Amino acid sequence: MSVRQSLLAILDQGPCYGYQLRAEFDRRTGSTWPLNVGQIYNTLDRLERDGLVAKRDIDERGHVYWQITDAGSAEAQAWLRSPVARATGTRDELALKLAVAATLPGARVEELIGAQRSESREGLAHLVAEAGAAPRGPEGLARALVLDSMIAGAEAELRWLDRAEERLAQHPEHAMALELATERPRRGRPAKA
Amino acid sequence: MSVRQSLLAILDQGPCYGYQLRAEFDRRTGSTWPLNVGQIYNTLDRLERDGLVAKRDIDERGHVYWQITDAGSAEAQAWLRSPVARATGTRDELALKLAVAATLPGARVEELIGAQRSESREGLAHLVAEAGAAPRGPEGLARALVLDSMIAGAEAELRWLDRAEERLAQHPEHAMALELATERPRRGRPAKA
DNA sequence: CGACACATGTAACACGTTACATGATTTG
DNA sequence: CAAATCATGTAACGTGTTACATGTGTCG
Repeated sequence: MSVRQSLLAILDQGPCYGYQLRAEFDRRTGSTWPLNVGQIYNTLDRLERDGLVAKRDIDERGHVYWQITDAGSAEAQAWLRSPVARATGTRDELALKLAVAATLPGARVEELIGAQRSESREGLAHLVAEAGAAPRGPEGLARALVLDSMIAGAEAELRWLDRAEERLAQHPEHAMALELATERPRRGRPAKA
Repeated sequence: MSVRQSLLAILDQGPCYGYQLRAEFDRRTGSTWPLNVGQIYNTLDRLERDGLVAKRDIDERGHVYWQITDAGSAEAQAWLRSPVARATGTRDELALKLAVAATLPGARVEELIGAQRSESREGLAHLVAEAGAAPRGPEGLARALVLDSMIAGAEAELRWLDRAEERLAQHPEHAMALELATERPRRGRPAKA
């Protein structure tokens, strides 16, 4: 939902045309997550379908401008005011993978943790280096904010990996075999045969 | 891709039927992210389409067992061995929102940060409480791992919010107006008119 | 009996992502 | 002229998610 909402928030500042919207999105996110142009038009169509934006007449220059509707403006502001709830709901791929790996008899979790640690450390170093060479001005600020977020995330990841290693060490038997179909007379759909 | 890969990894332990797969997934992730049963069958069909699993004959009990193929096994093991690359590519909704909010003239970033801080603090407290009352055994370990991950994430989020607040304070003019269409003769598609 | 857990599946949709087609205009 | 940029759009696909239909077996 992030792309959709971001575009809506930008359109709440005033009418834009598609190509312009991409530039705005990039500027305001420090060009961190480049957006395929096609997705803009795609998303605009969906926003129009939902009555959140409306297509305006074509510019004398040929630009197709889009304007936010009242409903769209309300949604944009609601989005900007509301915090994101991330703890619940959103599946974390790394935690998921590690938990699955830890409970699988065959998987070598220690190695996975090691590999992940290397990866995360490398990523962190890269991010720190990039954050050092940040430009000034509002666009630099946007980029700095995003980089800070990623740095904080990477650091947390590394700390968590240490913690996970400790836990696994204290917990010798973490593997779970597949639960076999119970021997007791089963319940549920029986064989058609 | 997480659900798909997880199911594949579980199937790499031996044949399972759909309903069983959900139970396995839940056990191994500490029941943190409940999975709609329908999605299992859905995903199994897609895995079959991709040649990673194969449908076997129906059990004498009526269970529809699925078996992993060689290609599937290879993919499962590759997934379990490889670290996740998260820094790049994955868009972070909170960072995105905050960056957009910070660069929008109308948005009140300070309030958003405050609201987010409350939300994150509350979530963190909830997570810590839950982590305290963790059961024993392998399933408890899985849950603990996932909770630790969420806790680390929430802590990082709070730290980052503080950092963001500092940055914004040092950076008085963070708002960016919409970039108007340049006055210079435009390039690109002209008006049809 | 009725409620609930077991069990399988289908259909539709959401968002995100990419590849492609098309065309004008500027610039080297 | 050729290449790059600006600009709009279409078509297809991927995963995740939910709602619904269907049916059996157990348990109180």
